[in-house]
Amino acid sequence: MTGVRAPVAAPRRKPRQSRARHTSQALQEAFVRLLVEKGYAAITIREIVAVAGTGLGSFYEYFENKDDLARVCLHLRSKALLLDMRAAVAANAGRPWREIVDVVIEAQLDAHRAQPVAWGAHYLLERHLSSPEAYRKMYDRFVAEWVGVLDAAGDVKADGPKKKEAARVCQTIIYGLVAHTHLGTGGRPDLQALSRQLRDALGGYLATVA
Amino acid sequence: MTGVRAPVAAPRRKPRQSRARHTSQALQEAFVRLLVEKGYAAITIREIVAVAGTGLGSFYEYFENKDDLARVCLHLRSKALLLDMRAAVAANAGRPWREIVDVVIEAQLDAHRAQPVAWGAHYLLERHLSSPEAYRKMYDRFVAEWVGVLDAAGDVKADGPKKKEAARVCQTIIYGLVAHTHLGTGGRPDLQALSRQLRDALGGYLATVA
Amino acid sequence: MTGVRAPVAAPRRKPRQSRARHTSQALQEAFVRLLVEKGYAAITIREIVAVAGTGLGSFYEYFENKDDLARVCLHLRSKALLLDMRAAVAANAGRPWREIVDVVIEAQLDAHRAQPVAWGAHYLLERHLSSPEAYRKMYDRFVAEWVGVLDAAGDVKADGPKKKEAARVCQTIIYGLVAHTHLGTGGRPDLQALSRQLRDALGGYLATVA
Amino acid sequence: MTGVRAPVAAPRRKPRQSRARHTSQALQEAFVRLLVEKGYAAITIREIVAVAGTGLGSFYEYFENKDDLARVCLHLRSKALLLDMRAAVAANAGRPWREIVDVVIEAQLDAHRAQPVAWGAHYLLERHLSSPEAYRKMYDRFVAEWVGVLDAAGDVKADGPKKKEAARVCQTIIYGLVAHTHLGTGGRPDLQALSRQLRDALGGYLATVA
DNA sequence: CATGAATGAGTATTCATTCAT
DNA sequence: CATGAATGAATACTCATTCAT
Repeated sequence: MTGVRAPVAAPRRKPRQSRARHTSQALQEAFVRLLVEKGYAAITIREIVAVAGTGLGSFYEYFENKDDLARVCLHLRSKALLLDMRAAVAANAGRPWREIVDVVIEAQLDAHRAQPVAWGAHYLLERHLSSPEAYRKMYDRFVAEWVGVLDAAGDVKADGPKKKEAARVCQTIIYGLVAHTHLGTGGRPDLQALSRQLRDALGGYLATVA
Repeated sequence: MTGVRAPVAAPRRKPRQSRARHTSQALQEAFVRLLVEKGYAAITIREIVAVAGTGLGSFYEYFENKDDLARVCLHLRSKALLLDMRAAVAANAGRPWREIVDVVIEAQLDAHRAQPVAWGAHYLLERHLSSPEAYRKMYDRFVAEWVGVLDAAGDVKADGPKKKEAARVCQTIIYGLVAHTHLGTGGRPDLQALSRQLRDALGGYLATVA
Repeated sequence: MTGVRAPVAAPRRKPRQSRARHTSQALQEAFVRLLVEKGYAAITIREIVAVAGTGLGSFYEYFENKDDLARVCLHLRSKALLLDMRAAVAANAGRPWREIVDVVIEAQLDAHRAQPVAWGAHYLLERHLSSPEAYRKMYDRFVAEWVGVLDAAGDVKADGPKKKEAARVCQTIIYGLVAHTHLGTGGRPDLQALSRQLRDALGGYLATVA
Repeated sequence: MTGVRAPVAAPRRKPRQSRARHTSQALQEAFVRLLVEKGYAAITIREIVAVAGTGLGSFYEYFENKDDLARVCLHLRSKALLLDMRAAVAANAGRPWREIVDVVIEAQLDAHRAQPVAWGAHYLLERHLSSPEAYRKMYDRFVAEWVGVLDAAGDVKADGPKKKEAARVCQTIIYGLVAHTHLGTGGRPDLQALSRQLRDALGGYLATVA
C-alpha cells in the first residue's frame, strides 16, 4: 500500500452499440456453446474469448466475470420467454382457462422448439448458477405471469391467495416438466410428448382446484 | 469413504470405526452448514475442516475432494428418501392409487419435516452440482420407484410406456413442488400447503390420465 | 512534452499551443490531485484522464507514461524552486552568510507558502518515485546551488571540499526539515515554526563549521 | 455467485517457529537482496520465492503480499535501531548533552557500519513504500526517542514544547544526513565524514537553541 | 489533434493436494 | 490415524498502450 484510500469516483463505462453489440453477442454465443460442450465449471475466460474471437480484455469490457455473463444470458432468455407467454395470453384474453393454458403451453413449446439445445444449456446453467435469491426472483416473475394467465381466463373465479397458489403450482409444474425434458434428454427432447404431459398435468390440476 | 453407511442400515460398530464415523460425520455436517451459509462454490476444504474441527489431512482420509463429499451427502439423503417411499408403498400395496399417492406424499413430507433446513441445502446442492448424467441417474431411480407406486395400486391398469410416462410426470411434479417449496422459502417451508398442492396436482394429473 | 514550460519563463503563446497547454496542464493537475487522494501506486492512467476530462489517447500525446508525467511534475516544481533560490541569492550577493541564508530560507518558504498541498504531493511523489540515480541528480543540483549560496556570502572563506561538504549538509538539513514538515502534517504545515527551525539549524551548523 | 455471504469466521493461521522462522527469514533476505539489485517495483513474488528457495504458496503462508513483506522488513530494522539508540542513552544518562548526542550518533553509525548495503536498501524501501501515515508513525517513534535523549542529558532544561521541537529537528537532521549518505552513495557511504557532519549539525543546532 | 474500443502481456493469488512427522 | 506446512498448477483480472476513426 502506498497511499490513502480516498473518495475518487471510480469511472466505469459501458460501450454502447454496434461494435459493442457484436462483441458482447459473440461472447454470449461462445459461452453458450462451451456450456453445452463442457459444463460451466470447466469453462475459462480465455476459452470464451478464444471461441468468440475477441481479446481477453474485451471480455472484461462487457462483463464483470463469468457469473455476470451467465446471469446476462439467463436473464435475456427467460425474459424473452416471459414476453412470448404474455403476448400469447393477451391475444386470447377472455377465453376459458383450458384454452388459454393450451395457448401458453404452445407458446412456451414454440420457443423451446426453435432452440432446444440452447434451452438445454439454459436449464443447466440455471441449476448451476442460481443463488436462492436469484432463483426466487426469477420464479416470482413467472408466478406473477401465471396470475395474469388465470386473470385472463373467462371462467376462473378464485380469490387472491387461492389464485396465487394455483399460479405457483402451475409454474412449478410447467417449469419442472419442461426443464426436466430438456435436461434429461441430451438435446433431443420429445416436445410432442411434453405437450401432452403438460396439458394433462396442468389441466388435471386446474380442474381439481377450479 | 469406507466407514460411511446410510443411516437406515445400522451396522454393528466396531470400536475402531468409531472415530472414523465421527470424523466423516463431522465433515458432512460442517459441509452442509457451510452450504446453507455461503453456497457451494465459496466453500473451501480448509473451511470445512475448520468448522468440523478436524485436521486438513483428515479430509482426504474420508473424501476424494469437495465434489465427492457433496455426492456422498446427496446420495445418502436421496437414498434414505427412496427407502422411506418404498417402505410406505410396500405397507399399502393393493389399495387404490389415490390412497397410495397420499401415503407417498406423507412419507416424503415426514422426511422433510424432520430436517427442513438440511433438505433446503440438499436441493441447493443438487441444483448446483449435478452433471446431466448424475441428474438423469438420480431421476431415473425415482421414476422407477414411481413405477413401483403405480404397480402397487390396485386400480391402475396402464401398459408399460403409459405407466412410465405417468411415473415420470408424477416424479417431476412432486420433485418440483417439494424442491421449490424448500428453495423458495428461506428455511420455513409451509408443508401444510405443500401437502395440499401435491394432492391436488398429483391427484388431478392421475385422474386425468387414469 | 512539447508545449510544457516552467511557469517562470513565460513564452509567447502561439494559438495552436493553447489547447495543448491546456490538456497537458489539466493532466498534471489531475495527477497531483489524485496523488494526494490515493497515492502514486493506486493511480491509473484512466483515472487521470477521467479527472482531467480528456480522452484516454490524449494522455499519450503529452506523456510517455505515468512515470514520465510524474517526472515532469517533479522537475518543473523543483526547477522553479531552484530558480527562486538563485534569484534571491543573486539579489543579495556579498552580504554576510547569515543574511543570505535567511534570504534563501524565506525564498523557499515563500514558494511553499503559495501551494502547501501541492508541495506535500511533491515530496510524497519524490519519495515514491526517485530511483537512486534520479535522487542523486536532483540532490546534486541543489547542492551546487548551495555552493553558490556560500560563494555569494561575503564572509565565507572555505576551500572547495570543505565548502561542498557544508553545502551538502545545508541542503540535507533544509530539505529534510521542509519535506518532513509538509509530509508529516496533513496539509497544514506550520511554516512559522519551520522558518525558526531552519534558521536555528542552518545557522547553528554554519556557525560551527565557519 | 452461487450462494449467500454469511458470517462464517474466516480462519487464518500463522506458523509458529523453527521451520517457520527459517522460511520467513529466507523470504525477507531474498527480498532485501532483490531490492538492492533491481528496485521495489520490478520485484515479483515469483522472483522472491525463487531466490529464497521456497515454494510460491509459502510466500502467502507468511505474508499478505509484497507490501506486507516490505513493511515487516522496514519495521524490524527500524525497531532494532531504536533499541540500540535507547540502550546507548540509558547507559549514559546524566552526562552533558554534547556527550550523549555523540553517543547516540555513534550508536546509529555502528548499526549502519555493520550492514551498509542493507541500510541503503532500507532507506530506498522506506522512501518508496511509506504512506503518509506510516511515515508519520515511524517518525513519531523516533522523535519520542529523541525526547528521551534530551531528558537523559544532565544539562538540558527546556520546557515540553521546546523540547519536542528540538527533538523533531534533531531527528530530521540525523535521519536526513544518514539516509542521504546511504542513498546518495552507491553502497560505500563515508561514515567517517558522516560522523563529523552529524556532530557539527546536531551540535550546532543544539548549541543555538540550548 | 482527440478519442476510446480493443488488446494481451504480465502477475498476484487461491486452494486443492501431498507427505513427513 | 491425524496433522498442517509446503507446494505450484491453474486462472482471473488489471491496466498500459495502440490505432482506426
